[in-house]
Amino acid sequence: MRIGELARRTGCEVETVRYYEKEGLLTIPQRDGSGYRSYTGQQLEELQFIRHCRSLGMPLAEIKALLRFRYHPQWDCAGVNAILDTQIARVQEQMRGLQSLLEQLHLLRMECAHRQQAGECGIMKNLNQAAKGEPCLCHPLPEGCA
Amino acid sequence: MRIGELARRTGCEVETVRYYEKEGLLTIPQRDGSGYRSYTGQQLEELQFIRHCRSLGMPLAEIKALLRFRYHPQWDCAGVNAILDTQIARVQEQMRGLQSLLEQLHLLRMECAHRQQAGECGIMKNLNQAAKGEPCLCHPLPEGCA
DNA sequence: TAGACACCCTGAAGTAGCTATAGGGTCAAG
DNA sequence: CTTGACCCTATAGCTACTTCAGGGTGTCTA
Repeated sequence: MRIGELARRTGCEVETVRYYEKEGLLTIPQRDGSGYRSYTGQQLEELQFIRHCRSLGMPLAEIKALLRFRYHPQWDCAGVNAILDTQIARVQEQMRGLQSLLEQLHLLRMECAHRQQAGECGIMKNLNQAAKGEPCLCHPLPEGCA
Repeated sequence: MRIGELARRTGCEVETVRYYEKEGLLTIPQRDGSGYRSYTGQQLEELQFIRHCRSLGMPLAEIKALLRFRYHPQWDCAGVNAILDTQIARVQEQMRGLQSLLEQLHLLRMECAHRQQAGECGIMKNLNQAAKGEPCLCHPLPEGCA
């Protein structure tokens, strides 16, 4: 099959397929008489593997590593587990960051209840206070307010 | 003060300060006899305002908009609220995404309890199954498994 | 007075993972 | 013979920085 059909069947863009090839994730396809890429069912699976891992938020470098385990089923799977653990830790850390961000944003948002001049707006007042290094909602202690 | 001191006092890199200037966030500083940038207390506050907003996860474009409200305190603050609401919605959406990612990753991780060959590893089996379009942990229904 | 060192300058390239654009070739249908 | 869908390569753009190359400035010490 050609690149367009491959893209349709995996739900990813043609450019993305070529990008994965350039990055060494997809095995290089054969070319037909017109120089068009020609893909096999193997390569379709390979691309679906990649897309699936991407949907789990994994970076391309780690997907590349997982692909190597796919090609070498006799390898010890400890490396696979390590990649998963890393990914879980990464996602957990991102969530912690977003959680505290969200709390700060909510607090800040509540400082302004109705339309008024920006100079009187509790949100702007808080942001301007923080800019002066004074205590603010997000960083109540002066020394914590970078 | 020169750029190094400004950077130290705000806890950001010299290159980042120059970058903000190039992007039009920081007002252009005076230059001294040697062509070095010379900053005022006003500009220190401006930079701290920017860094504070960045610590709330806001993109530079929205910080730019907030800075305009800072310079125009008589403007209606509805725009400020809108920026906050957008940011809150963005963070909430990211968290939802990460939450479902985390659940999928945990399920997948539990498929492999002990060291073995990659070919027998429950994680790799699941990923390979997904690659074939078969039901997997993350996308139990075949048609949902892109 | 010479050298060392910290600091400053500009401009360009690199990071992740694509997406988009320019400028062209191939092929089947009407 | 033209239209349209598809394919090709190479390059630039996106965010928010960081890094690097190559060079100038300013002060302190030997």
